[in-house]
Amino acid sequence: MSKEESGGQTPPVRRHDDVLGYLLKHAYLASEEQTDAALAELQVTSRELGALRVIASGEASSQQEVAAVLGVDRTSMVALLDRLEDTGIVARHPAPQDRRRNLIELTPAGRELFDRAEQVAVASEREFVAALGARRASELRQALRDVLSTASV
Amino acid sequence: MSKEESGGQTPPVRRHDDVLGYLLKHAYLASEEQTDAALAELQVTSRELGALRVIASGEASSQQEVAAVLGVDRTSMVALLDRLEDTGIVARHPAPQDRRRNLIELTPAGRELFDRAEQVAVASEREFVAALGARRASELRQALRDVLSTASV
DNA sequence: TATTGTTATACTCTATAACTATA
DNA sequence: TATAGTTATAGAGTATAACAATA
Repeated sequence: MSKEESGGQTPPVRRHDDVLGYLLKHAYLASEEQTDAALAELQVTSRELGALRVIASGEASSQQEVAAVLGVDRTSMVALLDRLEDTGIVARHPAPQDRRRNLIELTPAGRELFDRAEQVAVASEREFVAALGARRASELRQALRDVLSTASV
Repeated sequence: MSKEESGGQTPPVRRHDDVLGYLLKHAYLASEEQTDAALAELQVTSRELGALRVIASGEASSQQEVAAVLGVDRTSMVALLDRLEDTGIVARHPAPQDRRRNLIELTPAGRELFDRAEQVAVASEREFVAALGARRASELRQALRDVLSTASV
């Protein structure tokens, strides 16, 4: 006996904005759009800032490590770093112990740009979650971290 | 006087996974990947299911309304609905009062597919947020809704 | 004139495969 | 043989512009 035949108790169809995937996708898109708009005056994208952050924090030193930390393919890193190198924001140096690897460093100008861009990004994020207040914003971040640490196993 | 000259108190660089944009992007990607894997046996994608849901819920009736509710361009809707129509999941009919508009309906087979796919998607979501427990999962959803309702103004 | 759906086209992000230089 | 970076290429997903049918 189908659900429809068992007394007309078909559950109502979920609305699109009750779906977690929808909420995550559009929160991501809105967040990136807002941050990119704020970063535009510095002529850097949130994608580029993500790579700069991984380099500045010491989480990665070679191209491939940057790509791995950010979860993208190493081939996607080439064009991104090409532009950052052409504009004098990063420098590539062959690693002394293994000349296949490119060590990526922020130039002094790149470090200045990063510091300013990161301030802009932090302010943009804070504005993005302003409706939540500090505690719920922190809980949101932690929930996403928890979900990711189990999903990415 | 720059921050570096004021006593060496440069704030530590944020780690990449403390950045809300990173967390949202990768939570979105992981969620979609998991749902798409679960839906593969039904030969429907989470993107298609999103359109079917908007049609099934009555939130939209024409192609352009479906696109607007989902926040994509109307031109992106054409190929997606082409496939769903070719496989007998939806039907397009010109609206009697305005023959420019295409009313989109689920076929009986489409409605069956939608009901099964939605069950699969709900189960996939539940698994995705299993680490949070019911209350934090609900709070996550609400936080994303709150953030989106202020961001999309 | 304006709007719906459509097509053609292009751009971004991503990934796969093959190449090079090094190990 | 294997690995880091690179190049060429292709596939999604998205958007803009122009067109046909209809209002």
